[in-house]
Order: sequence, then C-alpha cells, then structure tokens
Amino acid sequence: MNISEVAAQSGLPPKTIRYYEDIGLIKPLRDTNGYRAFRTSDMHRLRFLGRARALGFTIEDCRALLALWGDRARASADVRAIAMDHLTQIEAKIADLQAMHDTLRHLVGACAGDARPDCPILHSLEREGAK
Amino acid sequence: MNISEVAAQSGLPPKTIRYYEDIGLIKPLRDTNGYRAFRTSDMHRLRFLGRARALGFTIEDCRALLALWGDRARASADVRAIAMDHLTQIEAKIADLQAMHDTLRHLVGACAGDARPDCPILHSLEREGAK
DNA sequence: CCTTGACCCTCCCGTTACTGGAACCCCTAT
DNA sequence: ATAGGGGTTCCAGTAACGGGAGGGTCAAGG
Repeated sequence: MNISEVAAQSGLPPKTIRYYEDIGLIKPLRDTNGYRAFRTSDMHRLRFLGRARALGFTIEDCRALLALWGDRARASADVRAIAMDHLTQIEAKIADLQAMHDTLRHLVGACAGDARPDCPILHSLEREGAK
Repeated sequence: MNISEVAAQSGLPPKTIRYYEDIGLIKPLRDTNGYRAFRTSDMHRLRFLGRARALGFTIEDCRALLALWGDRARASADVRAIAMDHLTQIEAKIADLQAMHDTLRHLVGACAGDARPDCPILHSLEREGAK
C-alpha cells in the first residue's frame, strides 16, 4: 500500500503519516524505489492514532497507548490512568474556556455595537476590575 | 521604570514584555545604558494586554483592540465584532472539548482499571466505531 | 521512445505565544 | 577587585503538523 491509499483509508493526511514515521510511531517498510510500503498492521496503528488524536490525546500519550495496546500483559489500570489524566486536563481547559466565555458574553451583551466609540469591552480591558 | 518593576506591576514576566516589544505591541523608551525605560502609558498598555490575553484573545486580536482603544473615533461595533468572533471560537472549542470529555468519561467509566489486560478504552481506539 | 501527469521522496520554513539559556554589559556594595 | 543582582541580545525549542521547493518514479498515450 502506498501512502495516498493509506491516507484515504485512515483519514490522515500523507504529511501527518510521514510525520508519525519521523517521530517513530510507525515503521512502514520501503520498496526498492524508496516508496513507503505500508502493511495492514501499519494501517491499524494509524487508525488507532487517528482515533486517539481525535479524543485529544497528545502524541506522547498516543505513544504510550500504542505500547500498551501491543502489550498482552498490560494492566487496564495503566490505560485508565492515562485516560483519567487526560480527562482531568480537558475538564480544566473547559473550565478555563467557560470562564472566558461567561465574561466575554457579558461584555458583548453590554456593548451597543454601533458607530459610537463608547464601549464596555474596552472599558473592562482598561480598568482594574476587569474580570 | 525598569522592566522588573513593570513586570511586577503588570503581572507579566519580563520575557513576555520583551517579546511584546519585539512584535511591536509596546514601544518603551531607552535609557542611555540601553535599559528599557517604561512610561506609565506603557504600563497601561501592558495591563490591557494582560487582561485581553487572559480572556483568550490572540496577539493579533490584541493588536487590533489596542488600536481601537487608542482611536477616539472608533466604533464600538468594531470592538464588538472582534469579541463576538472570539466568543464564537471559544464556543466551538468548548463544544469540541465537551464531546471528547463525554466520550472519554464514558470509556473511563467502563474500564475496570485493575491488573487485567482487558480494556474498553483500547477496544474503542482499536475498532471501527470508536467515537 | 518520449512525454505528460500523477505519484512519491526529502528537506526546510512557518505556525502560536512564549520560555529557557548562553554570553555579555551595568551598577552598587563590600 | 570582586561579587551580586540587575539589564541586554540572540538562539533554540515547544506541539503537531502544513506549505512548498526541488527532484526521482511510474503508467499511459502518441
């Protein structure tokens, strides 16, 4: 399988696939012409990566998850730990964004948004108690 | 005012302040010894920047907001447009994160997290309908 | 046999908003 | 004279790729 076919079937752009090889997440074979020759197992790893990335796992998380995936003697606790950690980070991020969202929403709601220069948004950014 | 004092009073690290000068967000004067000499107006701009960044505005948004802030003939509609845009992006991001969160939470809940290798999280990443 | 077009390859730079570090200057106190 | 705590510049690295240059390869058509 050449890279474009793998790209089509995995949903990942060729650039990304090459990058994943660069950083050692996959190790496709090479044809004599230098083209990458992907096995089915490479495809599976790529699909796994695509799904893990879609869930927001970092590349390093993915590396760890792949290792656990391939380890018959793994403990599900190890997988769960990674996922829990990630979940916590996501929750923190959502909380941050939600706070920004609420403040902004309030400010946007208070701003007339017309041709006049007076603007509560700028006032808020200007003065002390801007929160 | 030297950079460390401005840093203390604005809450921004010196490195960040130098960076902001690099990209033209502030233009402090210089003492004869080459040290940056910050005026009160620089402080105000830095505080403005700190608050805008805390609300998640990008640097380029900040540049635009600073320009509007200094423009007596501005229309509040312009400010509001930037904020609305940003708000929309935040909402999109929250939605993304929330979706990841829900999926992950479900998977984490289904995983025993013990010494056995069987793990719904890995199964989900492995199989087709991993969503 | 040659050309064309669609592949593929490997670099290298740019992205965002900084942070860390090296190498070096300046000022004050001991 | 030296030690310390400022300050300065510039370079590199971060996360996870994307864009594009420059150049080899392959299959089909004339």
